[in-house]
Amino acid sequence: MDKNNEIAGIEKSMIQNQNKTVVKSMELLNLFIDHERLSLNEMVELTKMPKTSIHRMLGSLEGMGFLQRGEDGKFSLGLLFLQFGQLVSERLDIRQIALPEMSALRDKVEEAVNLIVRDGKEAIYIEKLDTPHPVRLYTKIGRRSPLYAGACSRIILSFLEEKEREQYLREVELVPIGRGTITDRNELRKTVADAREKGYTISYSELENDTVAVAAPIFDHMGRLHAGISIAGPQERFTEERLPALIAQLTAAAERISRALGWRRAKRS
Amino acid sequence: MDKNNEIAGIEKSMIQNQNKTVVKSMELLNLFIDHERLSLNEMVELTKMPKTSIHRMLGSLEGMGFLQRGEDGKFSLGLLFLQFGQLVSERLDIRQIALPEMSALRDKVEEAVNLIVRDGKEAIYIEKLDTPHPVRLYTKIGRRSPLYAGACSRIILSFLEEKEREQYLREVELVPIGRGTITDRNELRKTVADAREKGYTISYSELENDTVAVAAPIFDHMGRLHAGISIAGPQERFTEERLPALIAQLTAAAERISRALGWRRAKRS
DNA sequence: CCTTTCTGTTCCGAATTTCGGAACAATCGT
DNA sequence: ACGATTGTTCCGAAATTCGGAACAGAAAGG
Repeated sequence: MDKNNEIAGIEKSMIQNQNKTVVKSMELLNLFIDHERLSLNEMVELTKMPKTSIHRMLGSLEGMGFLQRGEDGKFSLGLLFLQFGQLVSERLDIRQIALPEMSALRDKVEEAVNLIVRDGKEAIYIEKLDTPHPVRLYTKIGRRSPLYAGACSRIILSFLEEKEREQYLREVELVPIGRGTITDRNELRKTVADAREKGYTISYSELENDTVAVAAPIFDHMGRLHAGISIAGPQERFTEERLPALIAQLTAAAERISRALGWRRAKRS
Repeated sequence: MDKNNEIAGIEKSMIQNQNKTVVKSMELLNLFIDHERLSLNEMVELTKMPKTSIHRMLGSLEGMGFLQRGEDGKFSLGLLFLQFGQLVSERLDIRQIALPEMSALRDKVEEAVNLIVRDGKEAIYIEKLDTPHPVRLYTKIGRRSPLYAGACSRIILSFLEEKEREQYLREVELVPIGRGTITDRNELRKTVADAREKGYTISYSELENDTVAVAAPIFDHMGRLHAGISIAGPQERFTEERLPALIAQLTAAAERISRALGWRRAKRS
């Protein structure tokens, strides 16, 4: 159902210090992003690690509550994640501040509205309001996408500090995800520059086919990028004539949220 | 704001095999239940572990995404928990099934409705619908309470398999949490027996003062206890005259959910 | 009913890791 | 400029993990 699986993987390189066991344990946990339930031997096959090691680690992970084992012996993610997930969610104050604006925006444009923050080289959805028509679906909060793909991600990339942005643009590997994913480094550069200038960006089928998204940046009181907000929906509803209005309302909402965070003036690069 | 902190702690005893490092790391993570942000030295003080060890573990935890460090050097829970929390939440099919019934019930009685499952010796809230009046508050999903306290918890305890139930009743240590928490083993036994007989249980100020809750069990297709559902609210609104109606509607909803899970008949103990 | 196969668990010596005190570096506050 | 506090690195001793192999238990198959 989802095309972006391995995306959540953690960069193995660049890290020195680390407790090897803990990292390997993480590898096990990550398996559960794509697999709901796994047996010991399934994990052995997937990871190629020795059975004994996995067996030992599973013991730990279960003891800590990260995993739990069903009566058939298979493992699944533990309820502990509910608790911590909730904690993290509560502590993201940006969400509380942005929610009213997002809600108003959703009602005005009748399209899905997303709130995104950066997490390393990825963007992560921290709130999502769906269009009211379909059943209110607890969609992919927590979903990740690389910074180069999708309007929401790109707006974050575009307003990163120059140094970081340049390094990313130089080093990133552009893997296609949707039909419209930008895979040419120069094109990406141009789009990013355009986004910085205009204060918004548009994506066509970059993450999901036939889906269009418009995104704008949110700044904090230091004038730094804090989050991104986007409107997304099916291509048919995002016509040429409608776009200008959508963009106006989106950027207005983004500015109001920024101001609520203590932001003052547009910062000239 | 909350009185039950350390409750989420994991039983250190009874576990042999375990990777010591991983478990210690868990101790660090658990600090973040009560503390939003912590510096290295604060953790040293709280845990009494040697600074070097903590430093090393923090490196690992950060690398894995469990923790992230702000620009001031302090650590906080990583956004990774959002992703896994969401995954767990999505995969709890009981929630999807129960939600419509819970929503209907909430609208009928206009009180908060909770859905609870068991996790070891604790109960954990997996869904919560608040009464519509106050702002819809993203309350304590993921919150835990011991099985002996509160209607929701007790209903789960009451319908556990006899052997397990007896062992729990024998061994549990009854620590008071709210003004009405049952701390007498015999009284608890009586209340539990009563709950089994009647199919519901009521609590007065057991977890939170001046709060009343009524709870009923939900069974799966094997006739085993699968979850608990409760109505909770301030004492003033739970009058003697109103209770019978509340109980009737609650148990009816619980039965409908049980049937949706494939449950057939009442099981005579 | 016995055999085969597949899964999960235990054992144990060799080897890698962690452990943690102490020294060092980097900030901060005064 | 100085002391105090916090974060980081070093290193030998000690404890843990590692993983092959053997074992146990259940399910599948004849």
